[in-house]
Amino acid sequence: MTDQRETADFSQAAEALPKTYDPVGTERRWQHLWEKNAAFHPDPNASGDPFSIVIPPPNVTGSLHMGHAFNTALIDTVIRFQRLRGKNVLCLPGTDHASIAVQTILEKQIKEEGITLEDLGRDSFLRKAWEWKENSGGKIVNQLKRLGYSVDWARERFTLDKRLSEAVVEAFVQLHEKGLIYRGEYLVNWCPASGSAVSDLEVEMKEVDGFLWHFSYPLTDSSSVEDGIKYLEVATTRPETMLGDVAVAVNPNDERYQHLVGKSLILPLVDREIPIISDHHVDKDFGTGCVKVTPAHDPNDFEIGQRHSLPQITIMNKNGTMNHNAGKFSGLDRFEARKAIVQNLKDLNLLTKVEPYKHTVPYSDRGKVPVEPLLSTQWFVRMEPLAEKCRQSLANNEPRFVPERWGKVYSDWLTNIRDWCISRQLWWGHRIPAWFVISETDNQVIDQTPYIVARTEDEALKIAKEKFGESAEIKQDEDVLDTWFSSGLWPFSTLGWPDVQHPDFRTWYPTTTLVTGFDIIFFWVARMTMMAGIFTDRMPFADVYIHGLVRDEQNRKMSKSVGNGIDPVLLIDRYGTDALRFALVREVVGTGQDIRIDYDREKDTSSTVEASRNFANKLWNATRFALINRANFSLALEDDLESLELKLSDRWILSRLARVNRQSVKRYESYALGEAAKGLYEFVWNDFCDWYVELIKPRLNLGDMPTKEELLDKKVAISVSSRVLCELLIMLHPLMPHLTEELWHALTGKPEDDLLALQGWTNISDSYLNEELELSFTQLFSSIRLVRNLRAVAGLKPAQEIPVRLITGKQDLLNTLSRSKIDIQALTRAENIYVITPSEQSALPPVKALTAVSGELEVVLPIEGLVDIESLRSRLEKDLHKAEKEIKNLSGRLSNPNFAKKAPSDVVATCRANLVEVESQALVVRNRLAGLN
RNA sequence: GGGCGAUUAGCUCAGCGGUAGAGCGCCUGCCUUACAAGCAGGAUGUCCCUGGUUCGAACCCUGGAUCGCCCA
Repeated sequence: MTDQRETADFSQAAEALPKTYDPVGTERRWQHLWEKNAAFHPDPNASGDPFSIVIPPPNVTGSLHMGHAFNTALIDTVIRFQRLRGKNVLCLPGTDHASIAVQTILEKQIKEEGITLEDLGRDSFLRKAWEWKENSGGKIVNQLKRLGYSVDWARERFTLDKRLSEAVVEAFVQLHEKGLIYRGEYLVNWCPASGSAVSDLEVEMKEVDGFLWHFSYPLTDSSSVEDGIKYLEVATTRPETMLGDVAVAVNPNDERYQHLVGKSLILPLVDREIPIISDHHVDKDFGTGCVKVTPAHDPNDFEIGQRHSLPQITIMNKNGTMNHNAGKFSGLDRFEARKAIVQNLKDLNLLTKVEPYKHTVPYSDRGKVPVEPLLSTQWFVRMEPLAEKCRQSLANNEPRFVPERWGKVYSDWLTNIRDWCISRQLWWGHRIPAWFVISETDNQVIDQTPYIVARTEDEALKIAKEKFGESAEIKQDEDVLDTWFSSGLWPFSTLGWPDVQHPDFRTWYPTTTLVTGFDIIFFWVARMTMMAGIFTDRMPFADVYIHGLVRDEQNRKMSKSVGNGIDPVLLIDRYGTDALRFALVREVVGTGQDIRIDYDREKDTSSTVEASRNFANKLWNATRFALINRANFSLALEDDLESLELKLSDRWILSRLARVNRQSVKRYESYALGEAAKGLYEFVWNDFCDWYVELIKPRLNLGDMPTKEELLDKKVAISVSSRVLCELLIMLHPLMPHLTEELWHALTGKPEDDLLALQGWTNISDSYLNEELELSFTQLFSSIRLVRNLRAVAGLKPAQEIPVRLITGKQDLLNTLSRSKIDIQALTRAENIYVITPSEQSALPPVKALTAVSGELEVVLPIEGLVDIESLRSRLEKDLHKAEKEIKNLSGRLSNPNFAKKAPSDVVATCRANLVEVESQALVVRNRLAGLN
């Protein structure tokens, strides 16, 4: 079992190491070791600047989906980076209680058992709910652990925990004391499926194909109207609401109807006399310009009703059936009633027109049914004062949104804010801390019943007795609070609030960063900032890093109802956690765009994740290479690189390493995580594996009788490559925590409880940066590529060793190539390397040769026979064509007098130099082509 | 109706004023003692359209098209 393997053996057994990385055992093992060592359980009194993130608590009913995996990958990358940088990092996990979702699940179960909620009773229901939570609610937490999440599980919170519930009560009481919570009868979004009010945010507008029905309402007394009008025509998409109509409104500027304002109509089927009123809300160009007014069932009509003091007639029950005000339709479901009413009006010849009509219908997010605007008495939070505080903070860039543009979205919402309905007619949740003094209203709870908001029932009773006498009897409100009410307190309730002296709160509040998707900016981010503004007088986090959503292979949002989710666990099983994480992070760029995961549903494969798995394997093998070379080497390695005689290639890779280090730090710090990942990927694959490892191979593969110098140089190469790898593993650790932990232990031989996750950041010095050297190596590499290309074009066998002449008149290139002859020889399979000037070349006797030209370099392979003249010619013609195109381009620019005059001098100079270079290149190519004939 | 984003290689996406890039896929040749989950080489673009600014535009500005999202 991999799990039992001792890390120390790794190095001895290097040559027996598997050629491919197998993530499963490795990942499980390190997750276990992190947990065993309490690696991510910080001490508030520890040194280091505090850095804290609270994770967006997933819904307790949920199971892991790509959105969680993505969010987790980003958060964990940030916190692991900050931890390595020496910060005192707290990352706090948890789940929210998801009132409606849990209640829906349980109600279904209960129904299957053949009992009703009422039969069961509140207490038994809650016992069942907790039981469910204990048994099934932990699923997502265990799945999050598989992602290698470096959060402090010891501080895991649940919104219904005792302390968090106390915080909710405290918050409610304080808001009420400040006059920011009120109770009243308003039109709310009623979800008939869950039997509860929901907030505006929990309503999703969907465009549906419906109908627009036109009805005629007869005038009460048409004889009094001079033009003999007998009816007014109204149009509606919801015929059933006509039973609650209390007026018909026209626009005050609509000349067609002015003479009718003040007259009345007979509401068909109900025979109620309703007035014709004038209201500016009516659009006179829409339909007939007459609008039926149903204040109890439509938000706009509600406002019209308020302006004209109209009655509110509720015609529906809370389960979506028609009530006693619906007359003969009472008891019918709302959609049945619609059909019946249309039919009835048709029978009366009052249905004048039916036209197909696309319109938006509000749907309940959770219940998946149309919500019904319904008058009911609910608790509300007055949002404007809370929003005002947030707007002021935002003016000071608190919090700071990354990317910036999301700040505008947040700000717009705060500007057009509406009050928040926070009561839910459910049992699972935080019961509202309000007690009705039922003794005042005949032991009934009605709208007029006085109530007391208090922290406990005892306190409420005491107040009730003071106010209403010793015989006062109280009863707690049945309703619970919106889940988001408690989620809004999350950044501080989880840290101990209202105990502001709590060590966690003192150290880690306000938190540093919030990382979340743009889809919950209103739900969560804004609610948190508002609550924090009121209760802690500051914003709950300094930065908000907003990311996009993960979409499926067809660019669709993943959703349960569509069933197009991609299961991250499947991908983890197939490719490993690190590969999945790396793929997700690598896809994300600075702009908060959605990301797409390529996925084959037949085979459960993803080329996106596979590419990252291949990268993990590349890193595994690079390390394996280093270990194999170390395994049979007698000399001790050297940590102090400056005491060694470094070769140019050593200095080059160290310069590249220092550069990628700087770059990575900058990118990690600025949440450019995808770019950090890409930069490291390129360094590992291109700089380290493709070039450095190949460059040092000749220094490692010594003959049977190596000299002392050779041995010492081998020690240098091994020391440098080991060191580079170690530093790299630190830089990559935030992205691929398991693999890097495994390889780091293999390389360093540290005991398994000395964790990479808790090391300090790399101390590679910036003094290794050497831009000039990097440029010369870039030249070197292009030269090598040119030779390789020529070999390929000529069809030379890979193993065939041939002499190579490199000809250039450019002094710096000449120097670079001269001093790297051995490297070029090794990387181009050359027999001999001659680096010469053009004049030296012309002094040599002419030979039949393969040639290629690029920039200031000409490559000559002086071999006869075996040469494919035609492919060589086409290669040269291609070079010539390219050069001529470039000459045309460059000379065109230079011949424009304005270019020389207005463009920056260095741009002009580069342009001139390039022209000279390309022209000489073209000349060489032409000569070569002529020589072929 | 208001706002935001996207449009670049077959696919997924970088680049955001100075001669078009990556990964995947594709073609050719290689099991070269770290890696075939690999190595070497190669092909592939009216940078959505339209005007304009500029010596110079994929990039900045007008206008438009298409797709997507949010808010009403």
